[in-house]
Formats: sequence, structure tokens, C-alpha cells
Amino acid sequence: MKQPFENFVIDDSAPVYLQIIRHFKILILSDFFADGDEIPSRRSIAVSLGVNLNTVQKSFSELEKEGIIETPPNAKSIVRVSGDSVKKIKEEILNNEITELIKLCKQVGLNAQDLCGLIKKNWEE
Amino acid sequence: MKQPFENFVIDDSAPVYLQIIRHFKILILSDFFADGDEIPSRRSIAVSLGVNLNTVQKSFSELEKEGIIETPPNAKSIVRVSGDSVKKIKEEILNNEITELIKLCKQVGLNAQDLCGLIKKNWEE
DNA sequence: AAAACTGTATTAATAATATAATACAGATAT
DNA sequence: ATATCTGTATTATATTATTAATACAGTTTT
Repeated sequence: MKQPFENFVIDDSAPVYLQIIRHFKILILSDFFADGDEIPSRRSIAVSLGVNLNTVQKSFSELEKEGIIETPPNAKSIVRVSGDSVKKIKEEILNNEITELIKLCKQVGLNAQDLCGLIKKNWEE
Repeated sequence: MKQPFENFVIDDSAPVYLQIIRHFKILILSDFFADGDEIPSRRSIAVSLGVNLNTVQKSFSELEKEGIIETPPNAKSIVRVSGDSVKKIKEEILNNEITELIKLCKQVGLNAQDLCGLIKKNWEE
């Protein structure tokens, strides 16, 4: 199995446990995780992120509350999503950032065409 | 004078003092503030944001370090920017968010055309 | 001249975030 | 069966972020 958090870099843009939650959702949106998939143990994720076990646990109990994962007693957690819930996650993550960026552009006087131009320019590294 | 922070809503996306710094830079990019302009007092900003004076002060000492504002002894701070520094601020804020969004889209398998479509769709509320 | 305003500094208290070190019950692998 | 792995819980500690309450030197307003 490919390591789900190997390309994930923690920065200081937000609390670590929130960044982990976000990255986990992106893993679902990118089809790395699908319904029924087993999730690596909290301990192994903590090690691969260089982060404390408690921090990972905080992220996962939040994901549990949101109904995105499910944990049988004393066993590994399992992804629990449907077409609808994935769509909901996508809207939450993608639309939030798009809306934010549009708001910023309007504030600094950049129109949609200009923005799309910048995006196309920046798309290839 | 129009209140510089009247449309500014603090959320929990980042520490408050960082959000204040970002908003101040946006005020410069949107030509609300220009070189030489006088900045309202830290106290009045703290009141209008419902935030502590110390928090505002932390933001402003950071802006001072970055050379964006200047403060004569015992007097109000003054905006100190040039064409170059404004361009630098614009790159810092705008490109950062665009780069972030592009990265996200690539992760969830959305191409440039799709993204621009979403943007145009979301541009008018 | 007095009052009200500047920026700045200090000290304390509190809440949120994160690490650390264990512990325990139960499942799994050897 | 024994060792190792699960998730979960607890307690303590450190750091950061924020609020709070003052204080002070100097400027501006009245």
C-alpha cells in the first residue's frame, strides 16, 4: 500500500490536527481512499508525520464525529463514505477555497478573466 | 474616513493577529491605503474588531518589521509603500492562494478548464 | 493648562494546541 | 501462548495565542 501521508507536508497555516483532517479528506477526493478501505494505524501515521499520537487521535475522533470513518472496537478504522458524502466533502473543501480566492480578487480589483489567466499561467509549474 | 476594518470578519482559519496583517495588506492592494496615509489608532481598530489592544499591536509591530508601516514616536502610524513593495505584497498574497488552489485541484483531479469554469460560475454570487 | 489622545511596555491570567509518558482491553500474528 | 499490534484514556508539561489591566512619555485637542 502506498503511504497515504507521504506527500503531505505540515506547515504553520493552521493547527496540525486540522491539516491532518483536511489532507485525509483530500485523500478521499483523490480516490486514494474509498468506502470500506482500512486506514493505517494512528501510531504509524503519527510516526510518518513526525507528530504525537494524541494529535492524530484528535483528528480521527473528529472524522469519526463527522461520520467519515468508522472504528470497530480495538480494530483499525475504516473509511465510510457514499457518493453523496464525497460530494459534500468536495463542496466543503473546493468551493470554500474558490469562494475565498474570488473574494480576494474582488477586493484587490482582479476580474474573472485576469484570474483565469493567472491560473493558466501558474498551472504548469 | 471610511472605516478600514468595517467589512472585515475574523474567523478561526488562522491566528487573529495574522488575519489582521493580511487584511491590512489587502487594504493596500485595493488602494484603500496609499503611501503616506495615516492609519487609525490601534485602540480604535481593537474596538471596531472586538479584539484586544495587544493583539492589534502585535499585528502592527509585524507590519513595521516588514517595512510596510512607519511610526514616529508617540504619533499615529503611516503607510509606507512603493510601487515595488505593493507588487511584492500582491504576489505574496495572490500567488500564494492561487498556487494553493492549483495544488488542491491537481490533488483531486480537476484540470485548469474545469477550475476556470467553476470560477466563472461562482463569480456572480 | 487640562483632558484626551498617541504608541509602547509590562505583568498576569486563561484557553488552545501539542508533546510526552503511560496504561488498559482486546485483536492478531508468530 | 506470547509478543505485538489495535484504539482509547489519562495526566502532566510546554508553547502559543489572546485577553486583561495598567502604566508611561509624549502629542493633540479643547
